[in-house]
Amino acid sequence: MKNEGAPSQVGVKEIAKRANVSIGTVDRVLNNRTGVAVKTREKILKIIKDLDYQPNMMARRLASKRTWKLAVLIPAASGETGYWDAPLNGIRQAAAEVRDFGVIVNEFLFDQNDKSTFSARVNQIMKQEFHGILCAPMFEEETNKLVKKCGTKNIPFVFINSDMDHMQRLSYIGPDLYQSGYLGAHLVHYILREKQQVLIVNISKEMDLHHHLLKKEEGFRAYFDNNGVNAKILKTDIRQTDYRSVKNKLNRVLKEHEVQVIFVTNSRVSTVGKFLEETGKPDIKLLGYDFLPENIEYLKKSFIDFLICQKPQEQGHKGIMALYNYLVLGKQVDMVQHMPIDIITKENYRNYRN
Amino acid sequence: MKNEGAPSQVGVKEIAKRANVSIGTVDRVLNNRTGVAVKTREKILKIIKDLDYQPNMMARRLASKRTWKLAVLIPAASGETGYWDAPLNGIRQAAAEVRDFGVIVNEFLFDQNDKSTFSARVNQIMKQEFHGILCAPMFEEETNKLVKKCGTKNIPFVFINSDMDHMQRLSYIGPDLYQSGYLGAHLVHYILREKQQVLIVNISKEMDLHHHLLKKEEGFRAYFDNNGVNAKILKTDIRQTDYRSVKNKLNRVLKEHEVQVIFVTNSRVSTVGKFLEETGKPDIKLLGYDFLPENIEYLKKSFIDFLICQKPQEQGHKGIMALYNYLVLGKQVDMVQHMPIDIITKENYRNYRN
DNA sequence: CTGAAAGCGCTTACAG
DNA sequence: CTGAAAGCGCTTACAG
Repeated sequence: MKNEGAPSQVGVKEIAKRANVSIGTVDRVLNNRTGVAVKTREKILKIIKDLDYQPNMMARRLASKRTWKLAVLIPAASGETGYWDAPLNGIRQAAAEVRDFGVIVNEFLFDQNDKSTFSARVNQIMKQEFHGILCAPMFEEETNKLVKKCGTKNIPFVFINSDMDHMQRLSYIGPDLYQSGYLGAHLVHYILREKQQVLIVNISKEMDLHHHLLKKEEGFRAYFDNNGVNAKILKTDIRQTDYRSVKNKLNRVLKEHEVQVIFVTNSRVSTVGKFLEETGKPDIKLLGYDFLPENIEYLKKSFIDFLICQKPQEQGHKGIMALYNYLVLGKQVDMVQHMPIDIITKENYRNYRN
Repeated sequence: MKNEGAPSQVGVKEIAKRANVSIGTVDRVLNNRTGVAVKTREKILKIIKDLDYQPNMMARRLASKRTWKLAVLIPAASGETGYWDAPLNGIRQAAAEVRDFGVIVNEFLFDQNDKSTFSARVNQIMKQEFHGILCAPMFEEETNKLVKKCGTKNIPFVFINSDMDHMQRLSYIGPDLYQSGYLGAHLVHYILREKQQVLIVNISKEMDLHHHLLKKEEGFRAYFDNNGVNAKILKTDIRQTDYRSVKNKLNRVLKEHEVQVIFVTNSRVSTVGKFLEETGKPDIKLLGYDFLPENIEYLKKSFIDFLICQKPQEQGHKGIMALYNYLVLGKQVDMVQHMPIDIITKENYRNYRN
């Protein structure tokens, strides 16, 4: 029976004593530096294991001036959508938490409507020496280039927000898109009455982002299929994201079809909320994504019924922590970390934490 | 323009130099110990402020053997309900995180069906010297005694899970009961069809816990009132928590009334789920509280539709951190910290984190 | 390949 | 009321 739970009582001193060497040598094997005789190394390794030695992180940090540089490559929040403010906040918070442990975080923000800015940032990053990279892989080809360079330099990288699982990332941290669509469909199912119809709305001009939305739609439809829901699913794609375009398109669709529930596959749901408000259709139920100020507005006014949200801020936070755990603490990191799928309503948005 | 964000470059040495004293004296005013001339103290204080000095916590901890003892006073998880496992887990996790900073956490668990065990634990706690107390104030009178003793000894205490806001706690961390009932009613409202009835079920033998449930019920009814929902609300109190009693009572009620939705005001909802399963009533929708294994079972089988949950584990975690922040870091702490109100369904329980 | 010394930024006795 | 020294558990040069 060991004195379990208690902080490890032994330090390098004790190890050195038992191994009959100086603490300098112990330090060498602890940080597996070169220049230790194999025999000595093994002896020390055994003692470390027997003693279940845990290094004192504070002492280590105090003594060492070693530094870990991380690069962050995510879209800049734009006037169009403030979504990326949240991950950036999480990143900065995590950066503050690990700063005292020698982690330095550099931000490289790109324009998500312009691939070339992504490439440019990649080039900037590659000019410097980073120990790890946190990336939102928005563009497949360009991301591929980054990944290859990381491969040759042996730099670990973490994806957030969306995944490319064929690339050898250290970890993916983000939403489970399919499942969130599946959940959305279940909510719609509760609302839907006999013979009523639901309308799926995709609002996006970016083809690259599109598979994001399709994954959600897929999950949505799967729910209906798997549960034998025989309500009809209508669908419309809107490629212009401005209010006028959305309004025109919806007006046309709703003239032709009787629709009682609308499911918007991304954060543009507030545009539809505005439409329902202006055209006086409070009875149409509306579901969409993301905890954005404009969405919350319409949630408050009851034009949006449910928002599905996957903690974007925490995604950023966990992204940095994954690299920290891996690089600094030498811990293993989960390959996939799906975020919780949160359901936000008028009643609980005030307590929500991104 | 200061070198913002960067770790403070100055330490006690620099302060000492500028004040023309030794670092010992600087240390004395830093930790406001006695034995420093007023003039000296003021001079040093000014320099500290001018330099925006931030102490290096790691060095501080490494050098100091100072220790902070916290007492935790919560119910033991019982065979009857495992609810309190979650807060305890959170407490232990937080304890592990702050252990290196000299925080020692002692657990005092009582039987929530037996006030005398609560009193006994209070006496044990008061025999020792604790710097802070984390408490689930289940019994008003007994809690009052604890609070008084803390007052005279000037020991800060934090409440979790339920509040007594007239007592001078450092913080309350827990659910917003009223609001969660209100949210439950909104969910029910989506489900409810014309002329259907909802049944509120309180299952509890403890009178002391009862006001907990009533708060939720109050919120539930308030939603119906405020939104002019004219569905009828039935209600039944069940004072025996075993399955037979619940079954008999429900059988009686459902014989007399047509009910389409049942709202259980606490974690006993699985008992009702079992009832629905055994009596073959899958069409009755069921809502209740808490992420417990037995509840998740019935959620999976679709006999429970929604679980409302308020992160019990995080409550414990935050409770310890509140005391740590206050005592060790000297930070201010929010008087009330309401937890998010999470909605759990068959689709998102897998990703849920307590 | 190994050891001894200095130092990280603090706190803790001890001496005066 | 104040200072000088030792030490917390490590890492970092430097010397051999």
